[in-house]
Amino acid sequence: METEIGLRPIQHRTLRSTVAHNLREAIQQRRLVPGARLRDDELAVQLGVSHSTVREALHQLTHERLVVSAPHRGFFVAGFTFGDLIDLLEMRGLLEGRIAEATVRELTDDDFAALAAAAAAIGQAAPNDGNAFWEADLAFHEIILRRCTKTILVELWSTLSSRLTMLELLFHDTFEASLAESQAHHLAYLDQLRARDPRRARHAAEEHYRHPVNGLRRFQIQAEEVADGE
Amino acid sequence: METEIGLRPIQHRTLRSTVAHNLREAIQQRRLVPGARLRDDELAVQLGVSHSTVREALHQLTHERLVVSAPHRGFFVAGFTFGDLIDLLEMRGLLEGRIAEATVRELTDDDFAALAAAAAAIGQAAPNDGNAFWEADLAFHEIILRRCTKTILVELWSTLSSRLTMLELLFHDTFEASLAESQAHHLAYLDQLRARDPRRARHAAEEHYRHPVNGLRRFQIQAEEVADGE
DNA sequence: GAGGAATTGATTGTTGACAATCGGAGAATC
DNA sequence: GATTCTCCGATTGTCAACAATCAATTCCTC
Repeated sequence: METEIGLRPIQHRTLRSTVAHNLREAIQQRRLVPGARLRDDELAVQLGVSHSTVREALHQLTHERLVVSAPHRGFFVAGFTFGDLIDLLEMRGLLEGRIAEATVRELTDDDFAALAAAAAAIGQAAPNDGNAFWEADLAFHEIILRRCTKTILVELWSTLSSRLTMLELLFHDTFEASLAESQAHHLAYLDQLRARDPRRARHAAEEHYRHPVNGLRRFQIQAEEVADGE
Repeated sequence: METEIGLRPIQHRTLRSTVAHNLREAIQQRRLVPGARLRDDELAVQLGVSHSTVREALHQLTHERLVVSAPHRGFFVAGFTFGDLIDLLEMRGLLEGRIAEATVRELTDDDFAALAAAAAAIGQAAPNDGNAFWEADLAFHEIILRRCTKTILVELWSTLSSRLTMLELLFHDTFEASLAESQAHHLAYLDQLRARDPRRARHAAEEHYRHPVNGLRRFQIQAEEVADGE
């Protein structure tokens, strides 16, 4: 096998996907706020493409739930809630439990080394750098995913993750502080995986998600109390 | 409230969705077999629409995983496996467990009556009529879904269900016989829901899926033994 | 002023033509 | 015979113009 060079596949081969990428980025960076109107012809002239192309990109983003379309009234940036973030994270935990159960036995020694390295990287990433932090988190989990042969579950996990990443970055600053323990949780998870026991693996995966989910729930309650108090 | 008339919303307002619907149906009825090539211009003349429209429909079906596209080689009907069906069903069980947990308390007396009626309808539907059977099954579960305020989970459930329905119909004849107990399982599930206890509801929902999942697993093993024996 | 019908303007879908891109067949070379 | 190069046809993406549809405003009637 060739040595791994850090080359990534070229990302945007079509105009449509480039437009979609630009819009995604704008939403992530809050340059486009939830509820904002997205006029296709306006975007078309701004980006220098036809309105059909913009429209197809908007349709794609609608599939990804980043954009909602009100028929004959226009496209709008979707509204995101903290509750969605929690539900998504919780679901990914359930799903990953099943994946871990079906996959632990297939993990190689190399995989465990990679997992340890990834956990270290999570500790390294500063909690206030959202991109680096969540990228490291993704890298950890994807090592397990790579060994899973249940394509349906893997697909599902990826779908959830892309939406999750968006929400994590959007709300990042509200729970940044609670990320300090993240490395420890990943290490504990990894320790359990080492037993290569499906049941334990499943339980450990679910447990690994329980902490952040509960943490987010506390933030949510606080936020609601603040909102009610005003 | 108005009495329920069986009117369904008009389904295909756009040409694209009509084309997609036709193709879906053809796949479901095995008129288009897995691996079959889908030429856009050929379909375009057959259906009397432009190739762009066909192409958009194919893109949509690609999102739904019914079709795969090999860039610059064409579109093909996706390959479906029995294992996918099992994974999908199992995941929907996990998801529905969480939904039931979050929703039992909101179920009204009317809902319970509707659930009982839906369970009866499942008993009524002949196991050899796939469409009727699975439609009745969907109707039962959707009563619970309607009360769920966690939009993310509901969306996810619907996505899973549409793929699931396709696979169920595709493989229906292989496990038709095992559907006789279905009504009993639904009734047991319903009985547990009546307690309006979140934990019990979650457990009951997961249990409700365990039987068919295990049943399918047995079929899968048999099928593999047959395949190995040849 | 309230309620309803007609108008209006914008949104959306559809199309055929054109351009860019890629896979595979065959030629050329080693 | 195997490998690389070149070209061709098919696939694919993009676009601008046109047509259909619908929400919202205006106008009319009572």
